Amino acid sequence: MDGQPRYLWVADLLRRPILDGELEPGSRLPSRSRLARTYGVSEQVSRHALRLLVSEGLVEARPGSGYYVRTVPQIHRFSRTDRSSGAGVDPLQRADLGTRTETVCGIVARRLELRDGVRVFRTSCLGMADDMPVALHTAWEPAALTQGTLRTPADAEAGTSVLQRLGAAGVAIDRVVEEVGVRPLREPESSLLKLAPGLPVLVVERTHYQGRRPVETSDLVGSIDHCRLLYRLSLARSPKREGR
Amino acid sequence: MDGQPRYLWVADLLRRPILDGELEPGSRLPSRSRLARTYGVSEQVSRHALRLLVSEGLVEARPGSGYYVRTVPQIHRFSRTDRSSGAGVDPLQRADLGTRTETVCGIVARRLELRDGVRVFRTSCLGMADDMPVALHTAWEPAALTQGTLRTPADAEAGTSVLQRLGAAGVAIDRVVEEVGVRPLREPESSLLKLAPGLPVLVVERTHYQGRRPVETSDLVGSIDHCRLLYRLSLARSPKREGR
DNA sequence: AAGTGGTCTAGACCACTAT
DNA sequence: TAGTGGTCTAGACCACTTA
Repeated sequence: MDGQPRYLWVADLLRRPILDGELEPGSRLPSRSRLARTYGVSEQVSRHALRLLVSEGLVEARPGSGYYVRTVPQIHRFSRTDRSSGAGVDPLQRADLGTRTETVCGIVARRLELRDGVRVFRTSCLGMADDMPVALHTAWEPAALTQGTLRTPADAEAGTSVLQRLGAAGVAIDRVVEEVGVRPLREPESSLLKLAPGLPVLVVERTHYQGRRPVETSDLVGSIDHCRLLYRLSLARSPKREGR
Repeated sequence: MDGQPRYLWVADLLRRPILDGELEPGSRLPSRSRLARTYGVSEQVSRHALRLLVSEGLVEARPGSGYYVRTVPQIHRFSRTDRSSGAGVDPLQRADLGTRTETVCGIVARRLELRDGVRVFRTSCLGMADDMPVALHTAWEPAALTQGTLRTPADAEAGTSVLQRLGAAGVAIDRVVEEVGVRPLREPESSLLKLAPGLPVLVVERTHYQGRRPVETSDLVGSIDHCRLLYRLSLARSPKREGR
């Protein structure tokens, strides 16, 4: 119990039975004052230990009630390799946030290989599960592609995939590139997802290409507790050739 | 400055100039006692604010010296769709951790569709950049596949891919499934990666199949600050059929 | 009404860095 | 040697949940 900070020692003592399943999900942990008395530390130390467990996702704090072992959250798997149906939040219920026309800014402009200031459609939707937001999908495409047709994101029937929609407008998408990473949640997203800004979230930056030309790009932002990405890759023919 | 906790208020005041680039990466922030005096809060409040920024990855604490705006970390992109070369940490320098024989446990057994207790080879390696560990790759395969041949993970020349190696042993891999997620770093991994246990890390669980039979499965664990995953998907033929 | 988590104050010591 | 971050103590008030 020495050399190591006391709050880590207390956290370890609590973490063990949680990971081993001795403390069932949903059960209450000792309160921070109780812990302090039990282990002979100050209340700040027990508080520090409990907040550490919260930040690790093992424990949930319910103000006024106590600390509880977290129930294993419902995991949603997003299959990234079937392009059969709807928008980017596929297995979930979709809550459309509409389409706006805007002039494209730095990063998105680069992904679409457009000059700054070109007009694009921005379309967003939330993926919902049990009436709770789980993932946010935001897509950008050059307005010039479909403007004036009935194939704009705003005109298309709900549930139409980009491939179908742009295909009908004469744009044959044949290549998709996805980049997956984790970053802190930013502000417009955090209020939509009802998560704290700064919380790490899983991000998929996807770009659709017709040959070398990018024709649509999107961000999928999802809670790391609830979201998994699934890729089914076929190696049917020869081993893939070198890319980069 | 009201309604909101003061530490969030202080954190916001610091976050703004960092994100806007007014505070250059590497520059020092005011110390916690200086901040406390400046904004008329207690030292615990300024400390809370600074630790929040640290947890968001914007700021780095150097004990005895101060808080510094973090230098943008080197990002490493792992291309998950070329299977051309070596082990699972491809663009990086590989540090082999060897191959062990072990009896398979719960989760890995399920992924390989084996009964508990079947013998498997476990092979690990670290991906290094600038002599710092960035990602950890651990692979499991049934020992029965290659035992007695010169195609075991231990016998193969370094830099041989699973596809090549098992292919030479008569196991033709034709399908790969990857599941991407984020979870807290656990103990054996954290000391190898020299990261704190509990820190969120990007995880790719990959399974190689010959037809319906899983023949190899692996975990790629990487720091969320340094790792991105790249998927290049070709839609050359008809839209992919429905899976799952 | 009692207990709880979230926040806050005003101090303190240690190991470390910078000078 | 002074300053810094990490840790720690011993209190406190508030809004909330629980009974």
